[in-house]
Amino acid sequence: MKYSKATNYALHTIVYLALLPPGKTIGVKPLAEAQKVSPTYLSKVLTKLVKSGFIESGTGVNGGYQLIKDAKDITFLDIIHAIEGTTSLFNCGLDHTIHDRQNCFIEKVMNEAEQKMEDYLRSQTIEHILQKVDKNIVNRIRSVVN
Amino acid sequence: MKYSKATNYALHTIVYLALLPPGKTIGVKPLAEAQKVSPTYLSKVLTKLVKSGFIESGTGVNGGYQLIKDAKDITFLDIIHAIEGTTSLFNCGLDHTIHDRQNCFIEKVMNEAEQKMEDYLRSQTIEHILQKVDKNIVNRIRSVVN
DNA sequence: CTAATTAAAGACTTCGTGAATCTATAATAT
DNA sequence: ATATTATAGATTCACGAAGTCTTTAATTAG
Ligand code: SF4
Ligand code: SF4
Repeated sequence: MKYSKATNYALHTIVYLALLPPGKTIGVKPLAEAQKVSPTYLSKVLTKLVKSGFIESGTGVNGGYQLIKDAKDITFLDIIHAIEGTTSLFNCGLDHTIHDRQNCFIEKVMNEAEQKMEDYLRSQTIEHILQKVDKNIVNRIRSVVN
Repeated sequence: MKYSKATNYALHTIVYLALLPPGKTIGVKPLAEAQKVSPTYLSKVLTKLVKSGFIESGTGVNGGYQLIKDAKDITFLDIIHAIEGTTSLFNCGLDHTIHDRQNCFIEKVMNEAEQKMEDYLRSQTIEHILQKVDKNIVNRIRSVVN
């Protein structure tokens, strides 16, 4: 029971992109280097973010990635869902001819718990985060990005 | 990103045991049958619950399992932790010589979110659940158990 | 037009872990 | 002594995460 590494890469990359000067793009190579992951693999992750509409990609010279959604409109939950999918953490794979699933008590608790987590992840946007981040970390990231 | 089936088995078994007449034990076979899982595998799961102090096991004739903690003192989180462990869902496996982990913004959000889920799971006890459960489901379970 | 650049896509490999089985071994009651 | 029951160990199987390699497609610079 763990978040995948892909989610980690996605979150970090979004932060990197959010710190780019508006309009500027960045290729997968520096992003991969900064996170110590192979470019081809990171590219697969980023493609999911493209398909989900958070970032845009361009081919050829001066191609690369850039944010196309405002940082204040991107929540942690958005990114996680884009990578991990949206199926719930708990599901009794059991045969439901046995009894009525409607008033299932276990499932209800487990799903409600997951909702609590999702509510919080939905409340935290990337912008919200950028405001908190230490200035010297920002500079360090910017130095990677430029 | 899913809870393991073992967690499912553990939760259901605890409910079964909670509906047993006090002092009475039940073997792994009927429990496994009710959940359509192999006895040997379920036994491995239950051993974890024994080691965690929720249930007790006895060998030989009239052996089997029984609850030794009051249902009101067993939370969902307890059971989940006993099976899944207690490591957090998110951890950047990254090299932390790069920057200060103390003011890490991503980790902070992810862990806080997990806390929200755990808070709820900690608030829900087995007893709390037994009160809500439909009477005919109780009877059905009792028929399995007896 | 051509060559260089860059992302996307597909096939494939590797690795770890969940899930499960089988086979002992130990403990206990009758 | 024998039947019963849980525990432990070794082992197998399947699946998905993680990553590599190669090809294709799109775009820009010259
Ligand atoms: S009680 Fe809930 S989780 Fe269990 S089998 Fe029924 S529907 Fe599924
Ligand atoms: S920003 Fe946080 S999650 Fe990312 S590498 Fe630093 S400590 Fe780890």
